[in-house]
Amino acid sequence: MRRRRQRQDKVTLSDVAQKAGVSAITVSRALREPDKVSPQLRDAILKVVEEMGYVPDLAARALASKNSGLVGVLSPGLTTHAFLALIRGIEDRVRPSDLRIQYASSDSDTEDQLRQLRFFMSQNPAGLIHVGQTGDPAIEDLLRRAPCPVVEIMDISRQPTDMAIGIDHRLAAETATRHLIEKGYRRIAMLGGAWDLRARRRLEGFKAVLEAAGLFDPALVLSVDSSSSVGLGSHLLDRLVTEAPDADAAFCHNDDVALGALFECQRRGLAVPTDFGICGFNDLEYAGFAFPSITSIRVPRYEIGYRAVDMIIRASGSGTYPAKIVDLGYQLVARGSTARQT
Amino acid sequence: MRRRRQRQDKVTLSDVAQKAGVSAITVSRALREPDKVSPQLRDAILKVVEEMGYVPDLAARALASKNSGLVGVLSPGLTTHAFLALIRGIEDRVRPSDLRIQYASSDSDTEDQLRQLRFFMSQNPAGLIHVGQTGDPAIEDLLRRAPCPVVEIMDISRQPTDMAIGIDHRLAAETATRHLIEKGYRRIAMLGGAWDLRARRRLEGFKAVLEAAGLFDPALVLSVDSSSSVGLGSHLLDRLVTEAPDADAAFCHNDDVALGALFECQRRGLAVPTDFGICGFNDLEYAGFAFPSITSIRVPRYEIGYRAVDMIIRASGSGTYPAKIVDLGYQLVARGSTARQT
DNA sequence: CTGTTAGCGCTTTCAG
DNA sequence: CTGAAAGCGCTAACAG
Repeated sequence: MRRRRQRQDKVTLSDVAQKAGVSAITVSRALREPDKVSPQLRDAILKVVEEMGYVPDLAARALASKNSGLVGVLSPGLTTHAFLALIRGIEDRVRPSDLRIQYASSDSDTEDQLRQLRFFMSQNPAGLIHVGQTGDPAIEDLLRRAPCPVVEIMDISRQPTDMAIGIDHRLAAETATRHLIEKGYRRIAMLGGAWDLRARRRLEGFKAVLEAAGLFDPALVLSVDSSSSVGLGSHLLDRLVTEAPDADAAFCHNDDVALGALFECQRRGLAVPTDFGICGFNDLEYAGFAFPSITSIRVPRYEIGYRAVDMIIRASGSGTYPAKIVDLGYQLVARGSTARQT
Repeated sequence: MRRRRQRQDKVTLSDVAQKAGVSAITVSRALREPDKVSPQLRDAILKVVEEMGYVPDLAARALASKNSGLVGVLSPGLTTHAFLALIRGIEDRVRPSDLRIQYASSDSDTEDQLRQLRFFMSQNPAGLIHVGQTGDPAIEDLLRRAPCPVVEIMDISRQPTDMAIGIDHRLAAETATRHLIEKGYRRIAMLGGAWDLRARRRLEGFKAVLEAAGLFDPALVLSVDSSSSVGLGSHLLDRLVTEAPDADAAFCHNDDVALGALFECQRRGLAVPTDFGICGFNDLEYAGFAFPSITSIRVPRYEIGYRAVDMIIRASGSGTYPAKIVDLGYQLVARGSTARQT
């Protein structure tokens, strides 16, 4: 049983100043702009700071300086493997700056995204990174009103509020689909989860390529409105085999779905890639280790995160927010799951 | 190119008050404690708030009220599948409260954790949730000093600063190991990543059970100091087969490692579970869908998150922070990967 | 139920 | 290089 630290415990800037025999503002400077304080005074002050265990109050700082230094990252389903690299990129770029990151994981639900966005707005953010573009007008409107640069990441097929960085999901899907055709698959399905913006773009690309080849069949597009997972992949492959026994390949919403599909094939004795080809999306770490290894589309996630923060930093300098779209490109990684002899 | 919203754009409480013909505090109350304002006035005020697009300034609020309402969640590697359910639990409990959550993903590195902790401290947090117990004294010290309740989650084998909720990882490992023995495996390996606290506890349990059975062999404990992943599982199984060809089962650091081991077995034609048994940890979604499905230890992650927040809320009411350890228990989920006929 | 008065802890001027 | 004064936007505490 530990007692609550009382309010008077809190060490403030003036406490430190008093003990160090200087004014508060000098302590403040010693902490934030060491160059502007004489070395000896600075050292003395920092020593007192250490001794007293002074911790700056960010709320007070934000209020006085009108600068929270906070960058909000809003994403539905923050916690998927796909975000690991993204977050690493973000943090690596933030570390040497004086910004700080706050993540919010919203539901893909519009109402929840609005809630989280308003919450960020309440904190005078220095920037906003938005992942889950839905095209919802209320969200767009709120983003446009944001008094800070906004970077929409992952997909760049949409005109962004300010800036966007990522890849063109439609083109990526076209590449994947073309690959499956080249490998000799003809009855190609698309297995997916909820149709968010990126998924819709991919469907467009998928459809366009198959139609051009005279191979598109809407009955081969299967999805359910739930989040993508291994279980979903398993389930959808099951449905596919029942509804369209002649299907011979699947372009999956992501690698989890692809993995589920792969397992289900194994369970049914469907040989991958001979009887059935599988292509995932994202190129997560495990894709290369699966057996057979899974063909996927590699997305430069680390770089997207890193550069998104970079764009915010640059935009903060100027007084305006440049309209800008950065295409980082994707890469097809052909592996065992589509390595059929042609 | 969008112009920066100017400072004077910002609508403040008094702007709203003025337009509504009341005082600032009344607007403040209408927003936070609607009951204390007459219905008609309240409606009028809320209408003006809406019209003017007023957004409260959380920094000012936190400063004035000495209450940030912020709960910090610090975890190394926030972004693993294992955290999905945890975060859902946290958010579900937070939603109806007036708290807000801020996640920080630290490296498992002590220095980085300290950095992030100090950062939380700078914000007068209402509570702290800590995942990556390392037993590091500097971190413990900082947590002890925190002027708010602290809940350490996932493992409960350690005396916490205030409170802890989770499972006993040592016991869980004992159960898993016993299961492998019961299934007739005798040369049981342990495959792991970095030896964080939880992993060490599991090793203890693993070792204790095998020693009691006269089966422990240190040569079968393989790990590398890198984060656990499918690739690692694959790699470690490869090493295991080389160094100890007679090994016949593995208790893995988590399901990712188990999956990697499973793939590697398939690649080598090692039949699972007949030739080799595999047990994972966490019981992630995909464990049940793999082929063969993967035996694992189910950890009540959603509930841990939900109740951790709950503990903070309750502790905030009282003036003291109860020393408390909550054991939520785990469950062995026996599946195909260890289903050897005995 | 509503308003007045004082700050919260820090930083921004503007002077020395 | 250092300091004094003022105030960021909001809410506690007390009045009415």
